[in-house]
Amino acid sequence: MRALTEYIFHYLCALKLKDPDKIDLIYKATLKLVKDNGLAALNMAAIGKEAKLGMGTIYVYFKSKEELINSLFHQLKRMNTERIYSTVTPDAPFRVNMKELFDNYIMNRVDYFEEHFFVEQCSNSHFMDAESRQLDEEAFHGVFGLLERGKKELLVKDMDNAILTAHMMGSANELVTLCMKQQMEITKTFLDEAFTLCWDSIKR
Amino acid sequence: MRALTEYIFHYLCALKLKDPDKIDLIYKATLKLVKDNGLAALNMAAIGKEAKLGMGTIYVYFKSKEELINSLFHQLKRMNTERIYSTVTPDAPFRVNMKELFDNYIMNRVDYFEEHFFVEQCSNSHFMDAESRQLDEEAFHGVFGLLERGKKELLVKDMDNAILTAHMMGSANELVTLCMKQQMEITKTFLDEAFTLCWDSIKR
Amino acid sequence: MRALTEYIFHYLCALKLKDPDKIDLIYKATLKLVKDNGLAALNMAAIGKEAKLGMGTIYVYFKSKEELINSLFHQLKRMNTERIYSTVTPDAPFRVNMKELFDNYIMNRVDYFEEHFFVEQCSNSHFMDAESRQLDEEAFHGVFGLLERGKKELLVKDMDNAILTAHMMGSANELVTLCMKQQMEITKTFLDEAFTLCWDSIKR
Amino acid sequence: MRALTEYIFHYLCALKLKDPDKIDLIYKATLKLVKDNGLAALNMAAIGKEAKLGMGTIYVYFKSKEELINSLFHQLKRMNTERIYSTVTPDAPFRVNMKELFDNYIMNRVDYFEEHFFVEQCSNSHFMDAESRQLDEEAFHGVFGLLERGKKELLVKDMDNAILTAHMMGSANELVTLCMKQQMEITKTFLDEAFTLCWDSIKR
DNA sequence: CATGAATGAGACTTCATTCAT
DNA sequence: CATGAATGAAGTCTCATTCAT
Repeated sequence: MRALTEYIFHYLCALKLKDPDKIDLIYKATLKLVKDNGLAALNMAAIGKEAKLGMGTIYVYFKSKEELINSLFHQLKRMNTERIYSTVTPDAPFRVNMKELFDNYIMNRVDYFEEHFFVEQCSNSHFMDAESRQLDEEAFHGVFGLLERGKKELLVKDMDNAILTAHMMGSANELVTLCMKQQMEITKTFLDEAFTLCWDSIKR
Repeated sequence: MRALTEYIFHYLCALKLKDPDKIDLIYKATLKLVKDNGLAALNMAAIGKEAKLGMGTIYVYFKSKEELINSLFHQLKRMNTERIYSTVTPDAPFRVNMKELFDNYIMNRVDYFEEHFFVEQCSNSHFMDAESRQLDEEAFHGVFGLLERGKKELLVKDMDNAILTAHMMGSANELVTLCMKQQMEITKTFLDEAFTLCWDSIKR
Repeated sequence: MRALTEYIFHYLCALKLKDPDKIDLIYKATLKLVKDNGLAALNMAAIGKEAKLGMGTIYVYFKSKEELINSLFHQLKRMNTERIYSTVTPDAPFRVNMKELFDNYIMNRVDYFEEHFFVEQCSNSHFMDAESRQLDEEAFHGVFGLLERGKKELLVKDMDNAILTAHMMGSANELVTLCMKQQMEITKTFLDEAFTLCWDSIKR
Repeated sequence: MRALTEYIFHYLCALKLKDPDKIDLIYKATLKLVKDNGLAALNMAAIGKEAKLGMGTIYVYFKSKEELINSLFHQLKRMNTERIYSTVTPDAPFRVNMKELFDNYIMNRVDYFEEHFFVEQCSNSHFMDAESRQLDEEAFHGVFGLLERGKKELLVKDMDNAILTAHMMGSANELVTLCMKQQMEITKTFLDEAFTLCWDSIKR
């Protein structure tokens, strides 16, 4: 029924709408290609081929290669932050929250490896526009509030939030890199050990 | 006439062999250009101009752009490892050695920012040849021995060295990135705080 | 379902045939765009947008971009000739006719600047088809008859009509260009002076 | 001997100079292609092929297609003005100078048809940069001085120089166009008749 | 050995035209 | 008939590499 209505609607309005799925196809193709060959080897013809679209079609949805890259970059940053904080239990004890966040952060980097690889390749690349360059690691800032609570509960060292956060995130990032290189699976033990290291460092 | 001119030429140029200084000029120019514009924007004409050499001269010393980049990459990796371990006091107590190493590592990333930036841009780029890709983080491995000693002295947690090292190096890297972004100067206090975090995490 | 929707569609659209107004909309849009950006920058998408029509609609009325341009070119040439000769007083004395024609010609180029600009941009362009290339300046030929009369009345030099006409029209064209460049208004004095020059040259 | 010296010089200085002849080759190729196919059909690959140069070579001498076109445009305007005034007899009587100038102007348009065709195709095209657009018809202005003298000698009507000049040049341009279309040869008679028309119009 | 002009493959982008709706 | 998303050929331009000098 839906289809019929749309059919009639299109005839009457002679409308042909941009297909939002195409954007996703283009994004997917871009991520795969960057994962396989790196950002510097990315080219529009390959994206078209990979997405099974004409090369020109990409330009219906994006003004330029640069815009496509920046647009995807923004989208990934946004979704990343959402995912990390989405499953944190409200009102749980501080250490429980911290552990949830830490596990989320790590699993997120593993499960969305392609996406993080793209983001890293883009950072500092000449493709980044002014806005993208300023896109602070929001995920970074989100943890500040939690740390403040930890300090109030006398659980966390009285150090600058930026330093505490950088320490933990740097640790988490490098640990994930290690796992990926060695094609290690992320076990509960690994997550617990990694968190122990972080907890022991920040705890008062 | 051809013979004559070649004769004159060879006479004048006699004994002037490949000039090792030129390689340095080329390396320096490359590092500066990548720092300023990113690896993807690097091109041979610009390197020649920056190094005040003809573009063709670069091909006397390097077979191709790829070889130049990989060659510089190797050299930086080698020198980096050397620098980090060079000033560590032999036979000092474990914690003293650890602190020295940690401080060296951080200061090294700050003082040789251009070099590290280049290395990061290269990693995962399509320029890296097979050998470069395998170039393990030697600096990474060097700390393993020290950690073993720490474990024997019952000072360090009984965890996998790779995990302990990744934790500390990831932390250090991210902390340096934080400083560079905020154009913060590296104070003694900062180094001490950063080390405290690491020490508390690995100590038994 | 296809059949159903087509049935509905045809019912609703019944009797709605090609709309001649649309052709005018397309012509208007084309003239404006060429005036603003030049013929070489003209594109079908822009015409559709300017005419507030879908790009595909243009292809209902014109087989191709080339046909559109040639069609408009022909139409403008035809209307131009009509306008110039439309208001010439029959049976007036020769010099009166000549003056009327001259004034008409000049005012026509000024009032229909957009149209003449388009014609000039098209002439010699690769868009012109064989027929358009041959479209002789009819306005040019129309004056031949009048000059013949002038010669019979012993008012006009005994020169080739083509030369006399080219002289006058070239003069008129360049004078209008001068006015447009300097955004000069066309005064009666200007028209009289311009005609004086032409008259003095052709008069016996 | 010259060649030998240059040979040695090149060896010693390792210099390879841009070849000024290449610019001429590129200009020539451009003029031919525009004459044959019009400005809008001009493309860089064709220029390279016509000039028997690699397409990239054009970009050694010109930053872009636009720069090439504007550069050639300027050069043609400059050379055109030079040619027109170069052969005018100093201190000849006014009418003699006028005739010389007129004949030069016409013959110049005929002999350098390709060049004038290019200039006309460029005028009002979207290729013209700000400077080119302002490039007033210098040839136009040059005649002003002569007309002033004519007025002082009471030979020329007391009209605005711009109007008098536009009248004559417009006439000359259109007459040449007429000849070219009809593949008429420019005879002395033709030049004399054409000048008679102009002289009669401007003379007091 | 040193140079940089010359080259053309390959990248990005535009746009006339088609076609499903 | 009306629409505009989709397409890919063709255009502009870049740049790693070569080679005559």
